[in-house]
Amino acid sequence: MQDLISPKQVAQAIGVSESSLKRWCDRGILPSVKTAGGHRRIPVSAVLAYVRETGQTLAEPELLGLSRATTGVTRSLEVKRERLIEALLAGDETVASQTVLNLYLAKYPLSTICDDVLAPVFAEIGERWGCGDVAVYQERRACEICQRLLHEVRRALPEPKVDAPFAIGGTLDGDPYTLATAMVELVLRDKGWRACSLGNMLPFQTLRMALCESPAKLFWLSVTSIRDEETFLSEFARISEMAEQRGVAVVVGGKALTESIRRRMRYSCYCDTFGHLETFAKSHPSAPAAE
Amino acid sequence: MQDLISPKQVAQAIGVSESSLKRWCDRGILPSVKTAGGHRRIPVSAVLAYVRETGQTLAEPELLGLSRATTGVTRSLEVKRERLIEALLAGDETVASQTVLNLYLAKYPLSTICDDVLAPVFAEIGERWGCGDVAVYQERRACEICQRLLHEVRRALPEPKVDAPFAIGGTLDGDPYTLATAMVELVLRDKGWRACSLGNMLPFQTLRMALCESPAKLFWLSVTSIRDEETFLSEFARISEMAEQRGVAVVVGGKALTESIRRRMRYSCYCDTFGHLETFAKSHPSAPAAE
DNA sequence: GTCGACTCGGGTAATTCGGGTC
DNA sequence: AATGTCCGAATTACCCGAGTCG
Repeated sequence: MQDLISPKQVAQAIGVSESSLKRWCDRGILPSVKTAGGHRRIPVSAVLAYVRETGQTLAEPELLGLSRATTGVTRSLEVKRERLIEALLAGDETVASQTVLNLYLAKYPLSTICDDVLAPVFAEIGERWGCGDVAVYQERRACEICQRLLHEVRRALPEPKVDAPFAIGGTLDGDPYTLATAMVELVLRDKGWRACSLGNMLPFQTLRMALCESPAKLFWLSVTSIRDEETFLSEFARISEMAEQRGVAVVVGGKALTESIRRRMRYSCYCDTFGHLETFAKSHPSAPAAE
Repeated sequence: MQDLISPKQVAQAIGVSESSLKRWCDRGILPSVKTAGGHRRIPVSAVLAYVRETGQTLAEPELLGLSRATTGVTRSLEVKRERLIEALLAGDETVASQTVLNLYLAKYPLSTICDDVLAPVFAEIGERWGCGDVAVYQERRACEICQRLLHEVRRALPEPKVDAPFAIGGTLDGDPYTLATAMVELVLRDKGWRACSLGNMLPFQTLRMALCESPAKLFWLSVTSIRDEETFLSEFARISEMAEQRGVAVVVGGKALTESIRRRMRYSCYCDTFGHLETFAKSHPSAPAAE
């Protein structure tokens, strides 16, 4: 958020001359601020965004506080997944977050990172936990680390524009999974929305209030478990109707929403995957102009 | 302490060297006053004006309210608390994390920030929630923001040394409060421990496993609610004994631990406040050498 | 009054500036 | 059209002994 670095560091990290950097800054390709004496300072997030856009390879990622790019030339996500699982189970936050940040820099869309890396990784951890190969504390710690890791990625995203549309959402009461909604927030932010997660364990009633009091144009709900189907459906119908009146898009997702339940729900979009969410976030009428 | 801050704090906050600051002050680019002994003191408002000048996106008009003269530390913290409450309830992450980061840069010990700012702030939010003045979603969102904010502070701390002693801990099953244990982690890290939170909703059984499998020298447990007192006490006795055998210090805290319950528990330290925790973290035999 | 941390001033080395040229 | 290199001037970062702050 606040880490500004000098042109030389950036130049070395990307592996170009300082002159090029100066020109890029002056042409606005790289956002930069100036010190009182006229020296340029560049936000790390801007550098990361540039690297990602142009597919540059970082010559010396250490300078940005990142790890050296994947030592092996392993392009396969399978390897990444395995490395991530090991790191998460061992509680190694550094390796975990570098693995994911590198994927981000390698221009994988965030939706792919969520769908094809994080989700399968946690599915696998859950499975091993079921078999007794993984202790509860390992699973819980993995979630903690992942939460922080998502925050790191969030920091790497550019700040949403001031005129970006708002999006709010969260997870229902009785649903302790915080990761899904954090990922939704991330994907939406990546697409230019001012997404703000309201957290988990939210009763329907307060979601209605939030919807009333916020200027949001998009409302998401992640549902991984449903206590009482009928209550859920009637409550959801209320909030859905309210959103419709206010012109707010309703996006739902989560494995508890089986086809039979979905058939009885009204919403703007059901997202099986974060890929769907991303597509919807781009195509929605309120969506910010593509960058 | 008024809202005049020292050169070092400013330098850290805006990412330049102290020498540059001195020059800018001397050239009048940054207004500053001098103490009787010739030391420079810079008004916060001047710093904010500077960041706005140089085009950084962080300055918020909401912050302008701080030009009000205030005297005395308690008074000053009172202002911060109020600003933080407003920001958290409004969902304004930028202002919230600026407020707390400023306190950290102003050299308030983390224990003070936790005890005298964050804890009262959430107590107040909880109280207003009880009165119906604050919606559930506001409270939940405030927790989300605070979680991220704590992560921001954590990033600002130096990495623990490789030979730093480990510390693990967390919150029990049925206890959804994640903030307390995140703050414990932070305070311990600040004192040089390699603290790693295992998260919340942890059954005793997995805590025992974690204790076995980890080289930790300190184990913390935050208890804000107890479902069944007898079960809790017997389970705690087991883990406490196990820790003792392994030479692991046991630190407990949380409002559920009333005096009558504490009387039936064995532990190395009960911490009423994060201040106590900090003192213990420094004095413990395994504690890292003071930096 | 003692003490550790901070700051002062000023000097020096390293960066960065803008611009011109290859 | 874009990049890399070279230049003198300006800015910034680091260092140190003496003095100040809390």
